[in-house]
Amino acid sequence: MVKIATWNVNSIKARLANACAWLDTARPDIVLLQELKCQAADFPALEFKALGYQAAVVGQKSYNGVAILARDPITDVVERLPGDEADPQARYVEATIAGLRVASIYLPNGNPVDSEKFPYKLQWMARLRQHARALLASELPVILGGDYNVAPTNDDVYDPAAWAADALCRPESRAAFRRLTHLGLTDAFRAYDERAGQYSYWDYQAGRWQRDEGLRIDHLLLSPQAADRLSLAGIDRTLRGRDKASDHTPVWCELT
DNA sequence: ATGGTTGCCTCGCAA
Repeated sequence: MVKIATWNVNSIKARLANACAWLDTARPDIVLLQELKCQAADFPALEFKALGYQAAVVGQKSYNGVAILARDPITDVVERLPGDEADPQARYVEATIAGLRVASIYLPNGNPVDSEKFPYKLQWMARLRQHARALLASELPVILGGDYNVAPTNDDVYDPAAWAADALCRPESRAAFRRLTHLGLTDAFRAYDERAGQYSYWDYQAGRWQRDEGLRIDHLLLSPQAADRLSLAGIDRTLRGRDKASDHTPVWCELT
């Protein structure tokens, strides 16, 4: 049994105490982290090592940053998404752990949609799709997890009308997400829970958490060889209710 | 209500 979780921490340094407490109780084998907001040299690797985790880190000052934590050895690390060597943003890390090919993804937010940020998001999604094709061709069990910054359907949004024009919900973003999943990737959470209103992110502002007004934008996408082994999945809402919480909460799955 | 909050390490930007 392998438990894999993805969590946008919104600064790993600000979230270190919460993260360590969570690792101690949830005990995931593999953790995909996003929005570290620090350089790799400042990542608290020693604290995680003390809890039994190795780390592969792609950092960036102030913004972005992704990592993979794992109890088993991490090998064959890839530190950028193929398709644009000039892209300086730290949004992708991929590695092999216990025979699984795993990626931690921080997909661009894309707002405001009338800026260059929205076409960057869509281009990034096209690059991800092309790379996913290559990963699927390997026929390894592959897990592409992270903050996709896409709410796939209106069931994943507390107020679809209010969010219709947002980059997280725009038809172009949803179409690009479908083009990715239609390659043959399984949304691990949706394999176990078809209910509307199951969120992974709640804005800090306007009491969104207290009103349970959120979006489901953090996903674990599984290749067929990984999906064959899927035995459970869920969203751990408890982290969002803690003091000093991230605005995201962990999404997890278990493979046999 | 064009509001509100958090984190960066600056007096604005990103989410």
